[in-house]
Amino acid sequence: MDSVTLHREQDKDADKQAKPGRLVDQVLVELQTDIIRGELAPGSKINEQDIAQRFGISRGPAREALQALERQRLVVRAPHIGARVAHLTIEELNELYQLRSVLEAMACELAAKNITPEQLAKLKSLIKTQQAALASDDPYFQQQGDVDFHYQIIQASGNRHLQETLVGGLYHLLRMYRFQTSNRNRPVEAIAEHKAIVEAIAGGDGELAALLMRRHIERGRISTENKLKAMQQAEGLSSLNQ
Amino acid sequence: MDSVTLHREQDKDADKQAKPGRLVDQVLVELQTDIIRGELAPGSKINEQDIAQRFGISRGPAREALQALERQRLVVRAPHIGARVAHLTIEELNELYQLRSVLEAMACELAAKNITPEQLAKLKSLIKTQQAALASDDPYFQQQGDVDFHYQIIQASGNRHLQETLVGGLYHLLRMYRFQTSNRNRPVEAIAEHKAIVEAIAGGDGELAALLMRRHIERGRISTENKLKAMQQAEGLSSLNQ
DNA sequence: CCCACCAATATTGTCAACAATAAAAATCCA
DNA sequence: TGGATTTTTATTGTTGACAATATTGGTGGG
Repeated sequence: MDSVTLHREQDKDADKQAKPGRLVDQVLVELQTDIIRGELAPGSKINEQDIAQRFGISRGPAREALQALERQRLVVRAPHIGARVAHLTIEELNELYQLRSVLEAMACELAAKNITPEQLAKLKSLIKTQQAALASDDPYFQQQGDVDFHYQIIQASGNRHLQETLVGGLYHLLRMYRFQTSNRNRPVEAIAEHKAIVEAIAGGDGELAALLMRRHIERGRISTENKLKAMQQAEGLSSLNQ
Repeated sequence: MDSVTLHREQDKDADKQAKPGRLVDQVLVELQTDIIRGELAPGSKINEQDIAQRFGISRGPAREALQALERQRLVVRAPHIGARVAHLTIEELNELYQLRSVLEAMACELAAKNITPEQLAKLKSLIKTQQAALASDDPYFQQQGDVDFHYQIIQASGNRHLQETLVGGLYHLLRMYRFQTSNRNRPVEAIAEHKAIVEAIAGGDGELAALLMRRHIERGRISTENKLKAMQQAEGLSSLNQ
């Protein structure tokens, strides 16, 4: 009990911003980041008690965070057994991208109809930011820009169920694949493709935007698949040596 | 999730009987049914303590059940405020069916490639069952058959993310709309359309199956939309009289 | 009468302890 | 020794109590 109070007092001062919200929300983002970056390794067990101790909270909110992570496909839970970080497999990558391609193509078609001038301006400025960020050569920063690009189009679709399905259900797992494969995502080409997609949306040509998005995503899938294959091959070899 | 849990009939007399598994699983199916059938009215507040008392359990599992219902879009939750049964609106109906159409069309294309002989046989027998059930004139029984039909095609797609998105995320809300609009779903025509879809899948023509599915779903949407409009109009009139 | 403010109530959020179950370790027997 | 069985331990599932917050109802001033 004292540790909780102490932890909160610390939060107010420096460590993290004062968060008036629920503990589960504060814990969730940190666990998300840890899983996506692989600091919690794929397949590794996540203990409710450990999470609780790490954050100085009780098992209640920790358990709820794990349930939220399950919803986001980042962990797999089984009754009486517990939670494990999701495995990254080539089969699942392909299934995930197959679904993502269909959904984001849909988002493009809707965005071409429904996008607001503000959203369009934001998309265009995002492209400019990405072009400038190319010089930074920071893969995480670049990936963030890519994620934002797709996120903005999803928002512009105006379909709340589509938004919730993609952002709430698939996108975190997607980020996990891309981060852990160290996927630079062909930065130069990707930005050019982004630009073409935005232009199609701006011109109201949803069919073209959807086509370009499908191709864009397929190229990303191939790139990620190759990286993952190489990683898993290396992993297999190293495990033979033990 | 499998077809049994999707539409299991609750045993009304099993309050104190043998309870396998976790409390949240037992509570969840009953709450699902109550919400889908409107016994918990759309927009009504759901109190954690009330749920706990009703099922003779503590607030912990009751709370987890509400979180699961939120994932299924059947309730909307807000921090420190609580859970309410989802509202049925025409706008959301359209967004939901728009997404569903895209996803089930995708399921058809995949099913045409990946369906197993056993799954195909099950689909065909389902059609025969539905034709026989037409005589029964029981709308709930007929709807179950329709749900099963779509469920089987989703399973036959072989894409686990697609399955989870549709069955775990959208399908319960879909059932809610269809049940509460008392939608008979044009039984005679619907079964004919089902048959055509199965034949296209059996023939390996995913493109045709997807096209037929989109049309089938669009017809269902129109039917449901009309019913919902009539209901909301009646509701508006009656509320004027109070 | 209405609006702002404050007190009382109800509900959600959090916690620590206990129970039930699965995993791990130890034991026994062939 | 090896495999099955029992015991032990660790982890999840569940509970009731307490804390924090939102809602409701009341009160006073304009």
